[in-house]
Amino acid sequence: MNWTDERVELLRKLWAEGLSASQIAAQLGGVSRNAVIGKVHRLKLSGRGRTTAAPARQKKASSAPASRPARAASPARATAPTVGATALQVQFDAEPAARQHLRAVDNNVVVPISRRLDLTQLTERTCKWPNGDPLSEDFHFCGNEAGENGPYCAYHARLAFQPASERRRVR
DNA sequence: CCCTGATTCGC
DNA sequence: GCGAATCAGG
Repeated sequence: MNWTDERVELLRKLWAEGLSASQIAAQLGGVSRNAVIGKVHRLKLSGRGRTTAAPARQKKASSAPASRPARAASPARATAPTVGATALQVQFDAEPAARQHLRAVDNNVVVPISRRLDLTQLTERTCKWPNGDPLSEDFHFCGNEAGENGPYCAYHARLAFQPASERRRVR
């Protein structure tokens, strides 16, 4: 996954709105929170406008790290990063602007604001993640743009393939 | 342990 | 430039 202009633009917007790096990573899809943080720094966005400057982390000793194992040196444990887990957690202290894009459900789970399409409006390129009680009038599908390879938008694809055991426990 | 952003440095 | 590993902290 590369940083297209669209993805960078979305990153800038969500970061400015106060979403955490892991939440942004989940929305973008295909990147880790580390990738988001790294990109944020390269774009020089890290300040997030806040006045109180960060404590300015100490520089690591420039000589031998020695203890850090080479990344590719341990193929035995190839666990994928659990990006997106935190997106399940509501950030009640989030900036108000952030809530424009996240809708709380059951006071605990957040989902991106969807297009709320009904069955007849779905196409091959709309997210088919269902929301709400299927028997209720409010039932709808997410309807956001789905990835070119799957039935869900990046956000819901993350949820769909996240093992239930790894989802954050909801109170 | 859950999470947050910050930094380094091999690639 | 990218991002995993790591660090420092809440």
